[in-house]
Amino acid sequence: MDDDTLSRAFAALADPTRRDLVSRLTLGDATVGELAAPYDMSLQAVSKHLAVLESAGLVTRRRDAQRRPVHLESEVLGELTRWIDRHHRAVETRLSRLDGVLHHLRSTDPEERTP
Amino acid sequence: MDDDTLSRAFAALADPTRRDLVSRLTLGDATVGELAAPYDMSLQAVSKHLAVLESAGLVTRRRDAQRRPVHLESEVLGELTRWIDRHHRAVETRLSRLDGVLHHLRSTDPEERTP
DNA sequence: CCCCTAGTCAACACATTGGTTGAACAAGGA
DNA sequence: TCCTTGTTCAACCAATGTGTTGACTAGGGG
Repeated sequence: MDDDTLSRAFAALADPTRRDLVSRLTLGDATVGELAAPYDMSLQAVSKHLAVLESAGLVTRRRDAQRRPVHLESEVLGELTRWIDRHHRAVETRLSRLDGVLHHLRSTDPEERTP
Repeated sequence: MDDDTLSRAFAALADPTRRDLVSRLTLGDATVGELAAPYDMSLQAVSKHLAVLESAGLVTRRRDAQRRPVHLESEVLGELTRWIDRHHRAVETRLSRLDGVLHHLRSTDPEERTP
């Protein structure tokens, strides 16, 4: 996946309101008005947040008469998980290898350690 | 985990340079100078990026004489994965349930469908 | 047709971010 | 002790992000 999408997606999730919107959308599609209702914030502000999520590829919008139902796309979420998990595993496996080496050093007798 | 740490961590990873630093650090600890070398950017700028990663809890810094070796902490990476994965799974399972319902509607005979 | 609802667009204010440079500091080496 | 190395601190700048309000557009429903 390209760098830009990754950056946009992480940036999108860096905002608590937007993470909240994502949480809400896991329950199903919703209109802008429905999504905005719980917040002490103008509908325009929420609309902007949705635009950010959309440009990150995290949501898409249909048209239904005047309404614009918002839909959560899980694909990008998967790509984020993969990026993080790859790095998480990389450091974990390196550490466990290091652990193995240390354990080996401890368990072998001193003669072997300084050849 | 608290909202703030989550926000900081996502924001930290929203920058390509910082993601690059994280990648580099999966290979092992490194000093600020070593980390800065590959970039066409002042050492101070890289130092700032590291400060951002540190305040997000993604890295820690030791002191070794004048050097400040940077160490990648995998814990927060794990928390990020968990947040995303939870939502990813939430939407996936909802969709598969919906799929199940649709499949059921298709496979049962028309009388059952409109009781 | 007029109006009500749902939402976007535009312009603005303000804070934060990501970079710069120059100075300061911390600690070993000659 | 002074010099060099490695790093941070401080001030500044341009660009971006998050919110506001007011005006506009789209599409039913009386």
